[in-house]
Amino acid sequence: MNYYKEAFERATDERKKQILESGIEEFSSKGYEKANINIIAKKAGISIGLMYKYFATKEDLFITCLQRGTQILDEALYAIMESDDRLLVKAEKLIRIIVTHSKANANYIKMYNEIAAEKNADRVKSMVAEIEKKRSEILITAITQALSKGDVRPDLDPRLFAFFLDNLLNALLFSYTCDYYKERFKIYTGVDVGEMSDEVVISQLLKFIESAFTFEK
Amino acid sequence: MNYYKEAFERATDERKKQILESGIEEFSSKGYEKANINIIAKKAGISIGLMYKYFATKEDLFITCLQRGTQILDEALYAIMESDDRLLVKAEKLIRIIVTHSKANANYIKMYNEIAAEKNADRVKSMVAEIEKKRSEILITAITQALSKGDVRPDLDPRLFAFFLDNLLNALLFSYTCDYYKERFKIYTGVDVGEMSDEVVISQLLKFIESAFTFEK
Amino acid sequence: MNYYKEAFERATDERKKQILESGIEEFSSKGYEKANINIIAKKAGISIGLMYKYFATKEDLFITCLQRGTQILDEALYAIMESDDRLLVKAEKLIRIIVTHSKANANYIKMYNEIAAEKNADRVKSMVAEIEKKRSEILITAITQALSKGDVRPDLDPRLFAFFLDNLLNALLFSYTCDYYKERFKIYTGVDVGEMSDEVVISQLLKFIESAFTFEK
Amino acid sequence: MNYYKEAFERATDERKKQILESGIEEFSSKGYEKANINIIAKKAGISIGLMYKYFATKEDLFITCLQRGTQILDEALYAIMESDDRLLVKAEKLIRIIVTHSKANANYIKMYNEIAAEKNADRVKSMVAEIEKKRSEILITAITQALSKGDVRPDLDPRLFAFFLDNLLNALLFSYTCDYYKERFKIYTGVDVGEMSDEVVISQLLKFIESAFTFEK
DNA sequence: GATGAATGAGGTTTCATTCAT
DNA sequence: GATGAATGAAACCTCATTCAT
Repeated sequence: MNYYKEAFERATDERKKQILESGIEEFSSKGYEKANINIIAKKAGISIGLMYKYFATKEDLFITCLQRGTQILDEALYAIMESDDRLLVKAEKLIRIIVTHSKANANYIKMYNEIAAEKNADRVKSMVAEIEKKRSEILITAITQALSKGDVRPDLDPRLFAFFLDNLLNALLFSYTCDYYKERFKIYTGVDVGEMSDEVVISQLLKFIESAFTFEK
Repeated sequence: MNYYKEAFERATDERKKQILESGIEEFSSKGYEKANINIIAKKAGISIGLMYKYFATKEDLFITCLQRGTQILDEALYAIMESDDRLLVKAEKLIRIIVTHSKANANYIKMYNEIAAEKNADRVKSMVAEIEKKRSEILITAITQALSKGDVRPDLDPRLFAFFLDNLLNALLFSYTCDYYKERFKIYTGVDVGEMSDEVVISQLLKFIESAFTFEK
Repeated sequence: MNYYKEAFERATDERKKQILESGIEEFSSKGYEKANINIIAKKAGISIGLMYKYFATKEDLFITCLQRGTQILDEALYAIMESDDRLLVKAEKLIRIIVTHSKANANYIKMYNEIAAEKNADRVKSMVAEIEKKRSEILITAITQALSKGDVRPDLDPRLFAFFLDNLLNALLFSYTCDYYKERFKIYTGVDVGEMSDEVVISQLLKFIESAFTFEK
Repeated sequence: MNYYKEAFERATDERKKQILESGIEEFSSKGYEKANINIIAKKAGISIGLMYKYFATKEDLFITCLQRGTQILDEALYAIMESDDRLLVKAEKLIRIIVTHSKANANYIKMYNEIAAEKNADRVKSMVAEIEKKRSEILITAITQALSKGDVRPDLDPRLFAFFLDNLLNALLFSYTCDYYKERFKIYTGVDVGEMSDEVVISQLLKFIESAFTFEK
């Protein structure tokens, strides 16, 4: 579903990009409430009047910015999940992508983190679907396939396990990008997330996950 | 550390409770930015001037509300962790507390979720310590003890595993209380979090975790 | 240096005038702290929002009002000082201008008096430069020239004498406009400043000054 | 005239001193409007309730603080003026006292400077009398005596000359104590008032004044 | 005499949105 | 399509003063 007006479709790609990137920059650095749509327009090089020809409200602009971010990650995930790898190999690739992506697209992750705190129930529904739908399908499918192949313990619920797995991945995303989670990482590990070796984090998380999916002790 | 003024200490318990509950109610339902101190004061039955005799800023009031919530959960966790149970028994108790607590103290969890999205780096530091310090100590200690007893796989990093574990517990907390996470739960599992049997969630999460902590497959 | 935003430059001259005059009126009658921006905006016939499009803060508006007043006096002084008159002739012209100006621009003088009591050290620095720079240059130059021509006693320090001279002129400015100084004038002379002949004041002050600048007794 | 209530008279000297010094400190550092009477009470070690038993309003407290400051300077001036010295000798002593006093009683001078910017006409009248009455009498008397002795030029108006003289002395007082005047001094002389030799200032000002009072060139 | 809790009006500043051009 | 001037409600915070104890 689209949250922009027709006029936005007719804008040049360059302009679309300018607007969304300015928006992502502003929303991710200040949060939704403190973000200023007038500033976004100025940074994007368009007038505020035109901004309202493109988006009906601040909220619509926000969601559209968010969608742009979602696509990037989803595309990277798709590529992995379509492979024939065993689940744990997929998992490792997944984790590596998360780490890479969170460093390259910190601003998008911050926006995502922002809406996770959204209070308006109506707004939430449409946004959740926007963001989680594809990722959940990818994960559930991967686990379900592994289940039918007998690659994982047979008594697991694929949907719940996908959910738990995504919880871990999400937390990792945030830990590399969002202030609060960064500090929290430091409290737990004793070091800055930037200074800890990625390989240690990856290997430990993989250990944590792999046991979860395999048979008996 | 305290974020209230001396005058607040001198207030009656009844009044303290009124103020903090009004605050938690307002902050958790609207989020920090949209919450209105004047409304909190009115709900608590005091004047706005007195509110500022008790708390220097909106932020201080917020943190104090948050602390009230933290205590409740921390106390419940302490009780468990001081027991002599094996780690996985502790884990089950932990999960059960999380489920119970998130239902009984939904508003506090929402506030906690709120600050996880905080953008102001300075504010974040003090709040992280406030919230995570005790919980992290509890978890790290428990895992370290299990490690020395040989109850868990010897190649795990206790701090990172504590971190991963807390990520799962946090996600569970939010899934029972915060709009966004509730919707997300539904997308993954197909059902409302309120309608799914707690026992299924608990047993599945326990499976997910227990494998992670135990020896070989 | 400018203390207004670009938008203010683009406003019509009529509007600029409206705003600055409303501001000068309000600031000079109530003082900086008690002056109310909302009232200034209303008197100027614009919304408060627009006011803040023109000036970032109350303080910036104040300084801009002040500058408007400074210019008027500075221009009048320039004209005199560029002449070839002897110092004492210049002095007489100066005094006459001060008397005329303080009656015609009483409100500006009141604002100037206002900031002379400013307590915020940072604010003070920028404002002093704003107001005193040109006038000090004019006076110091005039005295230095007279010194090199041998028109005044050779053992005077031109900068300090310029300073003393300006002190007298300032006090005169205030005595014609500011409540406190008006009353003080009355206490010293026994009559209202408005009722005393300008010529008496002028001739007496000239006597006071002229001796100061000339050779021996 | 007194601006305090009867209860204040009955207070111990120690307490009176505490209150007035706290007041002078607060008023002189923040200015009348921004000064906080609750803070003054706290600094003085009394309750705000008692403060209002002593003074009916913030304004009354201010005036009473001011009076305390006035006394100190007036007493010093009295001593000089009662001597039999020639006017110019008195003038030098006067200037020296001003310099000394402004360094020792900076806070009082700041308060005095504060009310010179007062906008409320009614308030002003009573305060002017409070402050200027004695000083003006001292100066006018001294000049009148000198006039009758033939020590000064016969065509000067003693009241206006006393007024001009006081203007110079006032400006000097402020230049040693008040931010705005300090900066202004620097603009004129090129150096900080604290770094310039007192003797230079004194000798130059004396030159400026002495000529003014003596016969022909 | 002494306390200090309590009040609440009032002022600066922000910003999403509109609309005439 | 494009502009950007203009609006004004709303929110945080301050502080002189009162009054019950």
